[in-house]
Amino acid sequence: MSVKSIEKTLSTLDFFINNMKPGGLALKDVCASLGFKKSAAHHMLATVCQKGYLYQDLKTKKYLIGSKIKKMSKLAILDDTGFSDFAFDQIKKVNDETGEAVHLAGFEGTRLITLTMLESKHPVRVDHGFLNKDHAFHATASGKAILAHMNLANQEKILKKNRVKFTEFTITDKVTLLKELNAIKKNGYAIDDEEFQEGVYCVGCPVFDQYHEPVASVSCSSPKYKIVRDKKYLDKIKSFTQQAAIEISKYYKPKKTIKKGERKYAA
Amino acid sequence: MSVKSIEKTLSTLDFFINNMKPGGLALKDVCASLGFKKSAAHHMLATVCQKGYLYQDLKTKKYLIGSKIKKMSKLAILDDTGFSDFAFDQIKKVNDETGEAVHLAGFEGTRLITLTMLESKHPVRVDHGFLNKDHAFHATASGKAILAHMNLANQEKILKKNRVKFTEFTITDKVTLLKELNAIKKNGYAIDDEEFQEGVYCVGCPVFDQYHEPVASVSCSSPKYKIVRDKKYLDKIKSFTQQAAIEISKYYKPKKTIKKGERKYAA
DNA sequence: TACACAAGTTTAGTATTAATAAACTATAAT
DNA sequence: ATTATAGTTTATTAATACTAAACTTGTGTA
Repeated sequence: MSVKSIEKTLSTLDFFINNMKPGGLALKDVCASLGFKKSAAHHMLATVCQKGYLYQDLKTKKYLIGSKIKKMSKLAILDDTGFSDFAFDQIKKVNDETGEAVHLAGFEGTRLITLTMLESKHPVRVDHGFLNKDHAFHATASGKAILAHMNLANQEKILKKNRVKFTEFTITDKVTLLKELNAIKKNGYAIDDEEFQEGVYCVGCPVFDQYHEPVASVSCSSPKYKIVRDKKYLDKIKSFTQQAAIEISKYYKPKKTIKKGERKYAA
Repeated sequence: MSVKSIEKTLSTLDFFINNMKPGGLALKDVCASLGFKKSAAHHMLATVCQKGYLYQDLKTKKYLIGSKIKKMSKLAILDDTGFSDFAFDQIKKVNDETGEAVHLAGFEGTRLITLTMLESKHPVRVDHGFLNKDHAFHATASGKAILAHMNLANQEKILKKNRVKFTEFTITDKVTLLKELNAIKKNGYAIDDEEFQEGVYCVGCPVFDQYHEPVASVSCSSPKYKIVRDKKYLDKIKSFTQQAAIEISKYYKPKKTIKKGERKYAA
């Protein structure tokens, strides 16, 4: 079950983060965009302002992003992923050798998150749209590479959430997916053959922590036609991607210190 | 009026930001600290997780700060204050000359926010506790310096909120405060004579934008005994503080571009 | 291996509360 | 000066968030 007023509030914060305009956003704009009644929206925004997450300009009455949100960013919550610059260097290497887009993806609960990415030699770190786009576990090489190495309980948790059909090739049937995951676990790498975007082919390899539990994945995307045209191209991509994942696994040290005994559960 | 479920939710986010532990926070800890019933807290946290602001570790069940919050910080919402490094240099100058703590404070709606501060020659920029501590407008030199130059309507808005009595010297009577503000407007600087903290004496001077509207203030704090002991010490602090505020005013350029005509209202 | 305890999750019912609509106020445009 | 537009406040009602209790899961101990 979910709490609706909270959903609305956090959707509103999302809206502010993504659509902020120079002088702020007016009540009516928020209502128009999110479909709220002005009265309800006013009550909500008043509360959010009271908590300092937004604030209202005294003159224009427009709403702006408050110091509370800015403060969040300044606290040491940013790099708790355990991935050092070393991971970036490895990603870079794959990018340099293949020239293709390379991603390092991690997960938060049942969410697949892009931590770092490089696009056709133009480095772009996190900041952009890809981060937190709730990437599909079931339809991406990165997702499947991680998923394959999780225990059944967690696979179940992730797969019971909507398995959206993105293209005609997206695998949505659970049984088929589980078979696929088994194959991936054996092979050591995952393939996304136009399952997320038409014309895009990806290879993904899992990154493990010191307990050999999956914590992330490296993936490399290429236009499908290149793969079809040149059989060796896939091998090249695969080998660089795999190598990077292995290297990153060696150097991965979780930032979140884990109490003794808390690691009894096996993957 | 305020929406209670939102208040609780945002208080919970505050709690996470301020009390995050390696490995995350357990449901029971949140309940214990904030006085929630575990069932209600669970519903709330589930919703917050669903929106990506927090996430739950699949194994430990503990709640962690989600990518949504991390993402916020990466967007260009950080330095929208219009205060450049130049402002910092000016603050630094006051700090160098006096050796005392110096603050640059701005405001968001009816909230007084510390933007930058320097403490006894140890530079500390924003990050720390002072930011967003909802500093009192009525009991600080920084607050009064800004307040004095606002129009009556806005003064009213700010003063109708609780005028908390921090020390025996805090002015809580509205009429007395308004008189004080008038005097400050004439003098060009504000004094906080142990009104916020016992033994602490502050001088605050307003920073204006190009329309001569107050946008911030520079303040310098000193132990009261130094002021009492040496009459000239106050003059020194006052002159450096005032000078800094004047300089910053000259260079202040609002980052929020304002549409033509939106500046019709006069202060 | 089984048991007990603790923590988290789910459910159904109730009481509170958040959304509504309409009246009001303030501000800007004509 | 008048109208229109945006924001705010209020009282009412319909919805929803909280409660309590049962259930599930996992961890540590015997």
